[in-house]
Amino acid sequence: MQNYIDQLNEAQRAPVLQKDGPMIVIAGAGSGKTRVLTLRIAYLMHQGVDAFNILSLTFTNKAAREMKVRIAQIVGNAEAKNLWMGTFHSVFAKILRAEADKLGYPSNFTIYDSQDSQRLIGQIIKEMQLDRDIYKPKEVLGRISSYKNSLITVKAYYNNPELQEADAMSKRPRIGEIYNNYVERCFKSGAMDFDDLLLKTNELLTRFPDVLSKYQNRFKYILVDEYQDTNHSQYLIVRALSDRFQNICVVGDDAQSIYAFRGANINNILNFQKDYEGVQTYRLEQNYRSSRNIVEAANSVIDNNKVKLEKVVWTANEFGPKIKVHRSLTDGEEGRFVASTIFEEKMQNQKNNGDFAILYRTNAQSRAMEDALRKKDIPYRIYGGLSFYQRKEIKDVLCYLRMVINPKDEEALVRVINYPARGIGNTTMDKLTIAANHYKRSIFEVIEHIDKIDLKITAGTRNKLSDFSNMIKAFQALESTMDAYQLTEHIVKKTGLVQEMRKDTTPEGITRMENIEELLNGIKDFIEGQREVDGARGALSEFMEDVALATDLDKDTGDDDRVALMTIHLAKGLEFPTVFCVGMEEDLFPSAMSMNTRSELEEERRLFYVALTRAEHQAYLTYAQSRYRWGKLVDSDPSRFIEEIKDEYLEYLTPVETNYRYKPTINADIFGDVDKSKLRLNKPIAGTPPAYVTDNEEPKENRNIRKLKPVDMSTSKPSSLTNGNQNLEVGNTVMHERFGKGVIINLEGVGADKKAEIRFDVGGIKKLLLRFAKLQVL
DNA sequence: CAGCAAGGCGTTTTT
DNA sequence: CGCCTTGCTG
Repeated sequence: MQNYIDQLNEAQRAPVLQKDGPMIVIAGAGSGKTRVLTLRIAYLMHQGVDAFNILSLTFTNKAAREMKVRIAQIVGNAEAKNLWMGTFHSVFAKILRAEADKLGYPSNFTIYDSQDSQRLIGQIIKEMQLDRDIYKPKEVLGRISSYKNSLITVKAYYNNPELQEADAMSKRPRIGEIYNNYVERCFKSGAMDFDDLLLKTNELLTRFPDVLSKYQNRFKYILVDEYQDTNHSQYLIVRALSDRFQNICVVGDDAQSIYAFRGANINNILNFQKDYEGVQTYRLEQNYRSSRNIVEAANSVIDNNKVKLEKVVWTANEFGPKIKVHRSLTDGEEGRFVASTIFEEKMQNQKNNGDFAILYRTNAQSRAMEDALRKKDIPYRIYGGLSFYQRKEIKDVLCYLRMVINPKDEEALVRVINYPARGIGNTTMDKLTIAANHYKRSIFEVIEHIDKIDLKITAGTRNKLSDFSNMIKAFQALESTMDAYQLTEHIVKKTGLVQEMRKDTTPEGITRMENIEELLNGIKDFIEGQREVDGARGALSEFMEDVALATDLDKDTGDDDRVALMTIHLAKGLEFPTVFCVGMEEDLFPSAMSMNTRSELEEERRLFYVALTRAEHQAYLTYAQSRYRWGKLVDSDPSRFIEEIKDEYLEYLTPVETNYRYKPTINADIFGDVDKSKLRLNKPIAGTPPAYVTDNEEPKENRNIRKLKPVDMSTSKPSSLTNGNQNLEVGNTVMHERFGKGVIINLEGVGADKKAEIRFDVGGIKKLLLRFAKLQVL
């Protein structure tokens, strides 16, 4: 254990060694935060904390799995596997299954994905005979989702005239009704959507104090990664669970906050120290991942944001090559440039495919890249977009499986009841839906009792319906004896899905068959993995639990060596030797949808920061002068983000354009939208996270924060030896821009490593590297 | 009710 | 351009 701890730098070590109490770790890109989290957990266990008492919330399940493996290497597998680790959604889905009866849900409730939710909302809109152009299912779902993430239930919605007014103003006064219907339909289907997993957890913890108490006692130590991306609902869960022991460690980086669009609330990280007593703040600022050129270029980008925490990310790594900028005529040519660059790099520098990542703003951009890579025979893998589990043929199979687990699942039923065709058409379905709504039952229950209900359905159709329900019941009967693989194979054959698909001999049809095979193989793998878990028998329910919240990123592809293609959002937390950031064009990146307000634009910029800091060694920025969008060639201008990087960090592979249509008149001040609530500054107490700084807003109690100048990296490089602090002496009274007044009680180290130990009037003793600490001798 | 053809609309980003 | 919905015909 000690060995591992010795390998950490000082900043990393402190949060690992602080066993108890609330703490926040502000971790710059590439500063080794995963290592800190991993070792912190290992060290807790080493000190005798039971793995069952540790809850660690990560951003992806894959990250959780990888951390678990590393922890297992340190403390042993038997212990590590008892850790509670995973995404918010997967951890609390598990807890909700255990406690489902309290909320009136079956423990085998279905988790609706966005497709399911959206289809259901569309259906409700149709039933209510609303105009689909005004009530767009996608937008309505977005609205409902944001309500849920803010814990606004249907009841709360109706108690809030402002919300209703806002919806009425946007010409959608009946959102509340849709919301109500949607919630009811989900409930009677025994289904929760993604947001429910958090909302219902909150409900559970609020309504049942004994349950809250049980989980508070279970999770004596809580760790949250990517805290800057938590929404209100998640925040409240963490808050409630940690309230008893207050052993809460959150890790985050405001500069990488890129999920405001789905409700992430920057105030969570900002106000952290208000929520707990005696919060310790740690910051990791040394970047181990990227070359210095990349780190400094990224800093120069993020400097353009007005709303940010003051933080200096630096690196001791070598300077590395400059960022290469490439312009091409079309997106097709852009793809060819990327592909041939990868090809040459591989040839000349013995690189692997896996050393490259192609990152883009929107999923639609992957196509041009794919085409080019395919032509050059470069293996690649696309992450995200239409995920494997969302493909039509896969989802069809999964929906049959869902029917077996939970026949009340309306979305699954609608999808499979007439596929393959069984003569149960729209008219019948409409009648069934009306009846189901009327009796407040699921469609499956209506079918089961079809003879007792007076519906104008012919005898022939009734037979078809009961054949269907008998078939599902037969599958259910097999669930207890067959494992997930056997059962799925059985279902795929018995339902006629395979026969149906064999008819299609086009290349696409064959691919679909292969996908089904892949699904079956995946289930087999899963079962084999499950066999190692206590009490697991590879049952279908176990597989379905896993699959509902799986993402492409979670799916292990083994060790095959491929170029990675994904959106920048998905790339968060990952790193690659060479990164291509493609489509660097105005209206694409930054997105045309995100240029209306400053906060949106700044989020785009943080996204670009994330993209750049994925690169270890070499980054490419490419853009096209025109690009196919909606089947049409559309002209575009280079992204403003390219200009925002200082020229010294860039190398232009193509002559710089002179005739910009876009003029960089981003007069940011015309954006008057900066949300003041997000700018609320905290009292400048030592040990608290630094306040957000904005130019146009200056809370009085924090005048001193305003004085902070954006840090100029060209003068504060780690190699530069001094900034005049070298002649300090023990006993000097100094002023620190963030921690306030203090007395130097010790000095150690020489030159660039010289540190001062300072006792601050507020906040205690800190050790500061002099070349960074801007101290003023009083 | 099934299957096919035509038309319309859409792209942020995700658990 | 490609997906999804709609409408028409057998």
